[in-house]
Amino acid sequence: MTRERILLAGLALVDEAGLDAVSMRKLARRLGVDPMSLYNHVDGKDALLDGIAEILLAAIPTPPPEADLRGTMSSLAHGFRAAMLDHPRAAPLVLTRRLASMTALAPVEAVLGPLLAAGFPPERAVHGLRAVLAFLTGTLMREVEAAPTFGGSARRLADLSASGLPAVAAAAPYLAVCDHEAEFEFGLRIMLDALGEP
Amino acid sequence: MTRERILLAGLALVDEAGLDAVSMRKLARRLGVDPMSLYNHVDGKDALLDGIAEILLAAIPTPPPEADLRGTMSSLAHGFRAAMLDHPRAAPLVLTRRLASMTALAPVEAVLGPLLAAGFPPERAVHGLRAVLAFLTGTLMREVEAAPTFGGSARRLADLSASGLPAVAAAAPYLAVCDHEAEFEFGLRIMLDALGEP
DNA sequence: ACCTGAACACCGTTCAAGT
DNA sequence: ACCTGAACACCGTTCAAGT
Repeated sequence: MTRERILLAGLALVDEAGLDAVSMRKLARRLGVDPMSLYNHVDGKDALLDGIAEILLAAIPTPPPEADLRGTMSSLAHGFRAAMLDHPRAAPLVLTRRLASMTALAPVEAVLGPLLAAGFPPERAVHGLRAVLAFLTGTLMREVEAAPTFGGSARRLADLSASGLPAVAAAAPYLAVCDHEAEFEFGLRIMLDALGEP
Repeated sequence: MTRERILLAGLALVDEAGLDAVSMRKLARRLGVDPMSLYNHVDGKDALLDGIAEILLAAIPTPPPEADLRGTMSSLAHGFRAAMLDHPRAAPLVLTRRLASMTALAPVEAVLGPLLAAGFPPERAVHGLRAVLAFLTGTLMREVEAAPTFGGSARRLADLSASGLPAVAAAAPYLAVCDHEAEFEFGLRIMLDALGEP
């Protein structure tokens, strides 16, 4: 019984059964242990979920140091996306909770470092980081089925056409499908373009 | 006992006690009724939460018809934000669930209508809608304390300076505070600029 | 048609007892 | 130091019974 083993079993449980299905009791059952034993290594359910979120965050690779600024930013964004898509059912833990630990600060350092090194004033660097992060959070939440598509892939083409709303009906074929990858690249380009030069 | 009365009481409960505190039993207690009575008007807890989300969505005002395209888009975005900030603790219900009802489609119509009228091809209109929506979702989640700030307002300036991460420490004064309104306007301008002309 | 309450199968967590 | 299990105060929802 170690914290590590508990967190990994927790992640596996989320992957298999979804976030709603996670309970201390079920996790203990999976580990063949009394539910209360978990509390010796993890500070309650919330801390367990934070710990699982940190596993996802820690999987973001550091970009190659020889890349230029735009390449670095883009590779961090893609690494973030890949880490979330590796565990789509756990991703909302990262996208939805405020993590307090150092692990959560590492990606910030990875973004801010190159921006400052390139000559961005700290205030603008933080501003840019926040705008990009808002977009990433939003698209990934949608991609991972945790955010509204507002008439997105879940809905039937026929329903949209028959909605009685003229613009919705006219755009129905495009509302009914969503190429997440294309949406991601499209939005990321906008954000990185907007970042500009120092 | 009507569905309407139940949903409004549910929203009031969320406003006062937060999402985690909502339970069918507590809501029934607040209404002076047996928990099971609620099931005669609402299809279970999930439907209750969907219904509350729809109350927020319905509060977005229709933009004045004489506005130009950019004005219309901007006013819808601001209306969306205002509706969420009116009920910050309930906002994650809108930002985080996929609503299936017609109410959820009305805002889509409100955005798509002007875009198509201005001559945008449907595919590009949907593309633009999705990018803007991703950004809105992300910023509002953060604003409403449901999304990561990654070293944002929750964290102490001193912690950031002492983190041992050089870029984080250098930008600490800006990471420690977040002007949500300014971030919102900054990002919205980027997205609306990127939308371009038909 | 609507309300009721007992019952079922769950929760997270505290606490006292064990090794 | 770690594990255990009984206990407490909750959940959402089913179902049979009432009016």
